[in-house]
Amino acid sequence: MPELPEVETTRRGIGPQIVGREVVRVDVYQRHLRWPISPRLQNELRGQTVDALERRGKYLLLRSATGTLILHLGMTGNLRMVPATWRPGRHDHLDILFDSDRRLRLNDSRRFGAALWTRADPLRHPRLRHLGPEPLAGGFDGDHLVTCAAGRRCAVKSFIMDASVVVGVGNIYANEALFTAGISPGRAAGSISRRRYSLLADAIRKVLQEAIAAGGTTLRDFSVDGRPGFFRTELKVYGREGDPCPRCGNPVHKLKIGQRATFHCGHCQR
DNA sequence: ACGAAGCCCTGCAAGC
DNA sequence: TGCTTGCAGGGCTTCG
Repeated sequence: MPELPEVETTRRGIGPQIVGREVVRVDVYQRHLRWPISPRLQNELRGQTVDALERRGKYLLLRSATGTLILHLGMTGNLRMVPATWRPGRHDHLDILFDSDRRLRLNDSRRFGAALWTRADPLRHPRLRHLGPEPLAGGFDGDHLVTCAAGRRCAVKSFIMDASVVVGVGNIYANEALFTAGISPGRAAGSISRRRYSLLADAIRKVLQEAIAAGGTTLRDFSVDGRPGFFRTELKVYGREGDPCPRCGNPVHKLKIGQRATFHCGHCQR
């Protein structure tokens, strides 16, 4: 459940069900996620009211008066609201039981996700402190990308997936945005013009917004597993090796950049 | 500072 | 059918 649109969809689905609610108990079934879950979480969050559920990049911030629970879903994590009586199943690691008689349940088979408890300002937490701008807020545009890219020779695809440049652009949407902007994914980040970076910034926003809209309709109720497929039919190049490019008809090529699967049209993307 | 590679972990599909 | 291999939407850490 990884990329920004899925995280935002989760936030919108879960937020209204927990904000203003009191935490009755925190159950930890598996402490060993990417980092161990702090033993303080259970005592310090119990009895607290949830003040807000916010998102920063792909992190969710569950705020209370005593501290903030920073959640990351990694590659396979998902959050669901379940009835209080439901027993934990395979790969359920953390439950937060609310006075609404519902549980917020974290499931993550690969355990690449995280649940970090902090009493301090979560935006200054070591994991969040260096994050770049939100792509869907002000402060993200072609000028920002040009400035960050100056002198950098890494592939532009790796560059836009760097969370210190801009948050929330994962592998799928990096591929899609570069296709939309007509930029070849392997091109050196520092060699791209301001005009083309402006197109790329627009493409990133467009792709993410469309995905949020699609996720918002498909995943509105969280009763089932919440896994995609859902936006897949709308993907132009990701996962479409050999298929005709939707713009020119030439086959979509697959390669690896930075160890990640990369899809592009050699004719439309330069 | 930057960039590439390794690694964390499980599940699944493809290939033999 | 059963085994092995590679791959998966993230991102931290290490190394050169």
